[in-house]
Amino acid sequence: MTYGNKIEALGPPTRRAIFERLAAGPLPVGKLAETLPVSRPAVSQHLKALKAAGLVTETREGTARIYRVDPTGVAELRDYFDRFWDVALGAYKRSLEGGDA
Amino acid sequence: MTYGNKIEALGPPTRRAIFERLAAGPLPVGKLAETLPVSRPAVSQHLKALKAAGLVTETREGTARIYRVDPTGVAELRDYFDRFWDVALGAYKRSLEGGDA
DNA sequence: CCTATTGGTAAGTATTGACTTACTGAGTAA
DNA sequence: TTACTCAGTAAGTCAATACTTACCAATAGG
Repeated sequence: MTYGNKIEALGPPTRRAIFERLAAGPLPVGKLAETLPVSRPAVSQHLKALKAAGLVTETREGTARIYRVDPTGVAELRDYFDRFWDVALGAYKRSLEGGDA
Repeated sequence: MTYGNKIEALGPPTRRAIFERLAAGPLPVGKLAETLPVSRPAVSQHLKALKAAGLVTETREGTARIYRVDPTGVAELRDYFDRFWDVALGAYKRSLEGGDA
């Protein structure tokens, strides 16, 4: 639920690939698996992790499960790196000017 | 070197902790290890990974190695999530309006 | 030179976790 | 009910990796 969990959730390349495909538009598990070099259960497991991290949402349509990127989750990551960038840049400038350690 | 490698590099909690400590200001390996529940070699190994990902830089001062967050690397991540957020939000809106599966 | 400080590297271990093949379940339609 | 579709779950395997201790390299100072 925190940004840390989100970053961690996006670490594995396959999971990031799933996430980026969903960014283009909602997809059911099967369609998602077709475009990936792993099995459908593997995709399901990754989706479970992404959902737990608050990065995707799930809706049901008949027997299908449609997954979408959760914009709120992405915003949280974006904001984190925004703030982080400010802090890091500040520290960097200080370290150059001050000659401090 | 790509954003993917950067995200992956920030996955492990200990490595993220190192990175965030460095965001506050430059530190040598030893000082860094003092504040963490892992050994100094472990910190060295994490720093190696962060450096390879383009997230930190290293400068030498005598026998010490000073590590700093590389603002360029952070900016890359920030920009990635900025763009990603736009795309994801667009897809989200479309999926709500269009009712397109 | 010898010693101390600082930190990277090697090697081994042990846990994590990404993936597979079953299977189970839930919804739809004849 | 039976059968078909779509997808989550269980269980097991195998590779990746985060960590440890021991060792080695380089610089600074006596």
